[in-house]
Amino acid sequence: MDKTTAGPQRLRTLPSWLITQTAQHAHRLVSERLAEIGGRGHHYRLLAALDESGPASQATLGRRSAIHLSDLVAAINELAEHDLVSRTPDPDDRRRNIITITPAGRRQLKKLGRQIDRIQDDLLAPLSTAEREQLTTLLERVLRHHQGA
Amino acid sequence: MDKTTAGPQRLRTLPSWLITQTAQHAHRLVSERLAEIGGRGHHYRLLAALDESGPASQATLGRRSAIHLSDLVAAINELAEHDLVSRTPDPDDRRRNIITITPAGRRQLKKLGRQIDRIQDDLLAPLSTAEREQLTTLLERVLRHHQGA
DNA sequence: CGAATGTCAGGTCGACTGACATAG
DNA sequence: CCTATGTCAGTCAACCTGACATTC
Repeated sequence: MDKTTAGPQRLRTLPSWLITQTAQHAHRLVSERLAEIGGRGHHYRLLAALDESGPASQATLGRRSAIHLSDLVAAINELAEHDLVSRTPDPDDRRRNIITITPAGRRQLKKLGRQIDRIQDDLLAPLSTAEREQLTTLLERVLRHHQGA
Repeated sequence: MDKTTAGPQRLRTLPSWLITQTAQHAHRLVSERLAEIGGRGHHYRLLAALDESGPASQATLGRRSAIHLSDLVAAINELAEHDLVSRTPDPDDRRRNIITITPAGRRQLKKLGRQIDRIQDDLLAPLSTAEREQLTTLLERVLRHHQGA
């Protein structure tokens, strides 16, 4: 890992740089720590979406979890292999699969969720609670602006 | 592009999610808009580092711009092809290449810089100047914490 | 018919790993 | 001998495109 004084001055205060660099650390933390307990990046998103809004077709799920349909197929295959979700044909619309979270899936979701919470803490370690909320709020607004709204 | 109400509730306020999602928009903006004027993601970082701290070996440059050595090779090849940088052997250490920014490189850097500034504006559109500074400061602190130092 | 759904093959970008030859 | 440097081949995760068959 390259330490030193990473990043030229010019970049050191450049929002797009700060955001992408921080995201990289966030991403690394998430994948490493989820991998430790047998999870992958997409799994949490998928399981959380399922747990929250109930069974759904893959198309709907993709929209809800912001995962591409193409990648969804693979992710759901993985989850299904471990019986964390089930994939059953929709009797009312034979194009569709209905994806449902299983009890084991719910257990894994909780496990992942706890790990995710710990990660947030490491990620934002240098910030106070108030500052974390500030950061969150600012990012929420930026995100909302860019995702269609 | 998937709009709707992207992101399950559970993720909507999750810092790691917010950061990576926002980074994605930032990344998309940067690559799209730099591509318009014949630039690539790494080029700006490289040219900025060179302009700021002067000629350097590839190893040093990699540290300064936070780009992997393996990727550096390709990026410098691209820049050298367009005569934006020159690659000359170091007489004092024959393992090394000294990379120098050319006048054309400086011109391109300015052009990219202007585009980058515009991008920041689009990226942070919903935030006031004070809020942008807040966000920047918070991210700087998080970043510094994670990149060694 | 047009539109939606699931699937697959593939491409891109950025970060990264491992191997290697050459030079210090 | 050990380390640094530059190069190359190739992996990986996320995101994305395009094609296709099936069903609505």
